[in-house]
Amino acid sequence: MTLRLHDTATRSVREFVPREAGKVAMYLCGLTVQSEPHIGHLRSGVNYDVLRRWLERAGYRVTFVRNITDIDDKVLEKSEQQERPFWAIAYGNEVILDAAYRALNVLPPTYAPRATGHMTEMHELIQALIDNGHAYVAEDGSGDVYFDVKSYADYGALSGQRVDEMASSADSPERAKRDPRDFALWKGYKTVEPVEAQWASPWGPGRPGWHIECSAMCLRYLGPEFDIHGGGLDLTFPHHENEIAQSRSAGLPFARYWVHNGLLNLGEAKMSKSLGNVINIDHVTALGVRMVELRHYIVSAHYRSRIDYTDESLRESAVAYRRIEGFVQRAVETVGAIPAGDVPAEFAAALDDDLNTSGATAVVHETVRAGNTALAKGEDDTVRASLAAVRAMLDVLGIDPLDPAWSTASTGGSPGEELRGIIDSLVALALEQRAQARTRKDWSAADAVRDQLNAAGVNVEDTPHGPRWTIGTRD
RNA sequence: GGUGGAGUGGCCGAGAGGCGAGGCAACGGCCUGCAAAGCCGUCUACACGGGUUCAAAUCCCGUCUCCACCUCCA
Repeated sequence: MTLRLHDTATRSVREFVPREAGKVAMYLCGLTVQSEPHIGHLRSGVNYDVLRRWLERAGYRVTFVRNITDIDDKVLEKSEQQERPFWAIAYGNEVILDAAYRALNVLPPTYAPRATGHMTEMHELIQALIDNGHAYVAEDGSGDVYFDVKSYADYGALSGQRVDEMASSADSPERAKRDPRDFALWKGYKTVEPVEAQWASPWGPGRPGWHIECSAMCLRYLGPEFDIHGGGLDLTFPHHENEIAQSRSAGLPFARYWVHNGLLNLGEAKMSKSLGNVINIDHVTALGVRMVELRHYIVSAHYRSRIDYTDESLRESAVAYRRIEGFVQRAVETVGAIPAGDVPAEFAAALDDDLNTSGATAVVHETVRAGNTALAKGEDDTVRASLAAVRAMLDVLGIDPLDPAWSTASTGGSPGEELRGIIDSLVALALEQRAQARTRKDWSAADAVRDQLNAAGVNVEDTPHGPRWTIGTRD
């Protein structure tokens, strides 16, 4: 079976056929780095990371480009408020974003280009649009360049909008526009804006419009036509609609599949920087939820469905993950760290079906149960097979507890190796005393040791092979 | 007003004409000195009203509620 993906352009799930056999070129609209990311942004990053991992596992060589929008109205606004250059704001947030992606085990893209690094490419594209009659320089001397929406017959096809029925824009339509629906490709410099936020262009100094950067960077790094273009559902219109209009009008075939992830709501509305209803990584950490558990939460819902975030559902999801993690740990203690093997056919079928990570998670749990049963019966071969399968599945989802990505200090969780060794000897000492108490059936003494360890955050469990302990919650 | 989508058990969350997804919680059992973990079992749900069909959570018609987008948005 091969991968089937939902394509917004056709509003249907269709078989994924790459442009070039064995290779996939995909572009994801990253963030406007006006502030630090919230978990809705990170959901998007995780969703496409799973897609990328699945494609790579299927043997494709994936070129994955995820851009950074480092210049736009909001960034300039922040720049003025904070009295710092726009580029300092943008870069500062980019650093935080990168750290968040790393903490969530999102693999680095093949390349992460910034809008401001592609002025030449944008100028070329804009000039081509002016030359072929799809764009015009404003006649008011503002230096603005607009895309002529009516010159592109298919405008609105992606989002299902009909140009004539679109609500007229609320913000005052620039006088220079021929039509209020036309959008800016280039914004002439205005003296009220920060002086550093301008670049020379054939139409005078200024800065790029929001949409042209993506068309330019897609062309630069992925070519005239590429396979997958992704982004949040809220980018469908106008951003992606405009990208298509620009690129196609410039004679580029552009993206073959349009993938959009569902949004993450908080309360009754989508999480949004503008609305201020935002949950970030710090909030999650404060709940006592680790990054691997946050990723499990994201991945356990289908990428196109809406997630109504609550602290409670995140905590529940974390408990579910600990069950999986518990199996992996106990299995490793019994049979060693068996490397990832093949993924079960059911799991593959689920992911091939428009990346049904939720259905795939069910297969993980079923395999974990089989593994636990084998563990209890001492059937080591089955344990090995289960562990290899579970690790393979978790690797695709990016939540293998044995992945070194989770053991770095920044992600929280287990203490460093040295500390672990010290704790190990101390706990071993305590457990030895408990074992002696148990031998003479002095249950209250034995339980006192266990209770004291628990109070210190060390949970003790007895198994057929002796006691095992983990650092966890204090009951 | 236009466009797209959603409503599933106590909770989260897949599925999309017939064989109970899965998880969490709860309860009962097995195991255990007691726990914990694990395993087995119980809880048989699809917003509402009609219709089609041998069979509907799934298809059709209508109704209600909610969300997103309609030039800041992941």
